[in-house]
Amino acid sequence: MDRNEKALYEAKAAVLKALGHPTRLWMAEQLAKGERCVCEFVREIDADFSTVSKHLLILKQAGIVEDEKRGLNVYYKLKVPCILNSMNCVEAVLASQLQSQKDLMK
Amino acid sequence: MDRNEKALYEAKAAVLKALGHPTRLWMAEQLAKGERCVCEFVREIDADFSTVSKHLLILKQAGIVEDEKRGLNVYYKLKVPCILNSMNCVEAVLASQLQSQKDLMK
DNA sequence: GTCGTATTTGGTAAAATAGCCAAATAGTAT
DNA sequence: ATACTATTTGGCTATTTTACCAAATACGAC
Repeated sequence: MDRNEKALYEAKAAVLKALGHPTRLWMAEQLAKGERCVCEFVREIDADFSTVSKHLLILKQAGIVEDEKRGLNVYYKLKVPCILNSMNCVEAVLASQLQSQKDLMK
Repeated sequence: MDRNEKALYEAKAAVLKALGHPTRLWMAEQLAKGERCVCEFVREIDADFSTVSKHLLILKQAGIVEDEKRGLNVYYKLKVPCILNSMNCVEAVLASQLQSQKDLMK
């Protein structure tokens, strides 16, 4: 792993890491349905306004979402929607975990 | 977000989180080419044997890899290979980041 | 059995993360 | 201007993560 390769994997891992939190992942998937402002998320999530805002900042810094201020509200939307394609396989991992558990029961 | 949905997102985020570390992501991608034992990874990564072993444990607990002991060695391989399909989009995010930086330069 | 190699486990310290609160900022309305 | 709402920022603490070292374990060779 040379210097360039290391930097590449750090960058790629940072994207996955940003999605590696339940609240952030949920918000990203919600944004697949369309943009939302911070206050809408706050209403649906049992967390402080500042916590939600910081999670969105992390997604933004990872390049996954972008924001736009309109009036009093800041609207977030997916910048690279294909991110959620990956979820099919993540669910396949979960299914595989379930299968392994079943096998243990036998 | 009800109780079940919350559990689902925690499970999905855990998978992404496991891949959200440069060393682990690199190892997972290497395994796409075929199985490897821990000592092979140790030779290629500048990290302690125990560090590498623990990273592999995290991938295993996430359901991404599985291990098999043969003689003195423990061989790891991808359990759900599609995981790496997701990487195309992660790279698209990186490309989008680059584009945004270029736009700033203008 | 002992020896040597591969791997995991336990402990520990430093760094990163998460979430809350309070304060600051930005924008709208009156 | 003041008042009100939406959002971000700074500060703080508790928790988690990371990576190293040393010790324990597992296995094959002799």
